[in-house]
Amino acid sequence: MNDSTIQILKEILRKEGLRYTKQRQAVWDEIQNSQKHRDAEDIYMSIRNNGVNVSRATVYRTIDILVKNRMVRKMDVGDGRNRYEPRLDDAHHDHMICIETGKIIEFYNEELEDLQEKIAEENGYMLVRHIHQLFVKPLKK
Amino acid sequence: MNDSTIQILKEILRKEGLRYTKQRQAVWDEIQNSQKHRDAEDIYMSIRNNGVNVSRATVYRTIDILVKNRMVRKMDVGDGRNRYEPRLDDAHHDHMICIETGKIIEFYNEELEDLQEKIAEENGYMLVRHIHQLFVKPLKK
DNA sequence: ATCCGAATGAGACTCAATCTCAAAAAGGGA
DNA sequence: TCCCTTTTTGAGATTGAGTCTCATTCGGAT
Repeated sequence: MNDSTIQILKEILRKEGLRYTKQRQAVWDEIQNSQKHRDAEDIYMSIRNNGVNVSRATVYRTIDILVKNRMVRKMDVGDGRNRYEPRLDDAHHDHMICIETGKIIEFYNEELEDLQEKIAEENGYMLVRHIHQLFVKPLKK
Repeated sequence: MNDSTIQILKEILRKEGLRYTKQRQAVWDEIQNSQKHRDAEDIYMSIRNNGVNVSRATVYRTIDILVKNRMVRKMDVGDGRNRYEPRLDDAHHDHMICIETGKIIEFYNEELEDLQEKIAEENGYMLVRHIHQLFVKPLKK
């Protein structure tokens, strides 16, 4: 909600030839201010509870803009509901999901990143993006 | 449709306390006999075209049994429709999806597998399964 | 302040997947 | 083989995330 992120959003909308609206700001604020991995319904409800009128359609439309402009990361955790998280000044990372507690742990491993690029290249392709989730359970003590 | 895969299916159903039916056999035959990465609707239509009466509900229900018993691998390619492939006597592999042609390439890399286990363990977890897809595009010549 | 194209919202729609429940089929026992 | 009980099936209804529609509202350039 601070000035600099408002400016970032305005900048992106201008670059895309889109207008600045309170709904778009509200969606970005909501995602940006919470570090959790949230689904669209949750984001939608929070904004409404904060007193800003917004529709589901607008939430989805705005998320698409933010994802396209790399301000938000969309993650498919395999349960049919995508999760979103801010990626402003945020290094890339993948996720580990505990199948017992549902906890989501972020991780980043340089070697893993390099290896993926190498594999794509060995097959005559260039890596554009990837989906990588580890489903895990706690180690027995 | 050969005898040995019929026996394998019967064995699994018995182990699960389930009955052997021609619909279950048909679903397994359909997935087992085609190496492609197919969606449920496609499998459903093929079975019907082969003259076996089956419902979508039964196709999905049977796929769940086969997935649970590691005869079929379910893969989420990110377009909202899961794909299925046989995994009988089939080593584990991941997928690379060309974003220009839609082609799905299978790959397996030992180093990658080891690395994932290592990452899970470093975080106090045991790797149960993983989702890993590389979205790629052809290298410019 | 005006104006016009872009954005919004309510709710209809899509579509993969799941659920319902009456009817059909499996398979063990006699 | 014929029962009989229990499981399985199928047609269609339902769910739920996400998308679309289009009349109304709003942003912002002039």
